[in-house]
Amino acid sequence: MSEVQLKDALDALKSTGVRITPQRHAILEYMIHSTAHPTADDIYRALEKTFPNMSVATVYNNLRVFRKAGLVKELTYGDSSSRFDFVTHDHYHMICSDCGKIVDFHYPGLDEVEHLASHVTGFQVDYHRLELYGTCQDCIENPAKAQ
Amino acid sequence: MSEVQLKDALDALKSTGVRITPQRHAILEYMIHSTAHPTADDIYRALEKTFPNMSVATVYNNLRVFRKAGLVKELTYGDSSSRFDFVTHDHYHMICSDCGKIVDFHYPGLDEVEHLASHVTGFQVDYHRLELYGTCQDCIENPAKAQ
DNA sequence: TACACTAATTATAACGATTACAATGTAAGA
DNA sequence: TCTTACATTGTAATCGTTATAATTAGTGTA
Repeated sequence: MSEVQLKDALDALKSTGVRITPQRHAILEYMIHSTAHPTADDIYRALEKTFPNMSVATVYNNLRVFRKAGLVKELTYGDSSSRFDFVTHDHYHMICSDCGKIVDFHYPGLDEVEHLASHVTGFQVDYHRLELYGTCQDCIENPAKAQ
Repeated sequence: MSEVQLKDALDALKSTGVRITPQRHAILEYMIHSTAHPTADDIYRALEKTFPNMSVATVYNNLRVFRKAGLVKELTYGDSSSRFDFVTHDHYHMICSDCGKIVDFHYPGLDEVEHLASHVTGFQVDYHRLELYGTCQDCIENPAKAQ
């Protein structure tokens, strides 16, 4: 099933005139198979075995290409590096304020919020981002190393 | 009315043992009166007339103090600097993808989402953050300088 | 009010994520 | 195969943010 996702993503890129390079293929594949929310550096380190000469700039460049194509979302937090998330179906993020763990969860229908906001602000709304912050069970049971 | 907010904020700080310095007073005052969502540098530049010797580190330090005290929220985006928002009552942000403008809007009751997420993930939920992205009317009418 | 204690501020250097740049390599259509 | 524009690479630069050490200044107490 992730094969289909990969093929769809590659087709989507091709149709907008983006060349398919081995690096792009590998980055996309990694993003799709990754259940975590990798940073650019995570991706770089995971792929440097297969692409010993790959530059970290390539990772950043292509993540930007994918983001512009709507294939990938960038999640930014205060201190550290951005995390990137392959866009599948709509889901939101539950984030642990202590250890930084991110868990996906699904919730239907925040379309209503988009409609209201569009009406009130006059914006044309494209998408939204919802994140919940709290403490995960591990950190509740073991409140040792808060950041 | 913003006088009351300022007094409340100062009292809240004092009660947690945080000293009230002129710089802190000024930063809080600026945050409360600002309708925009200033960056640390915005605040620094706005106050350097009154505090010619103030360091940018002071701004960052105090924004962190205020954030830990729950007086201020930090909004992070991809490229640029964080923006800071004095916490009043709950509101969300409508953000223009072209020009970066941020407009507040109100929407009630996303408590239900928090409950569901807590149940599904086992997290103890503290708060959430919702942001809508789109294009503002200015940029729709005048699609000149997209970033 | 003056003192002492401790926290806050300042100035600057360091850090780290991200991007710019120029040179080289390569995908893909003719 | 050839060509050309786009992609990659390696490195330097940028810029927001933080660490550090020395100095300054709140605030409770006498």
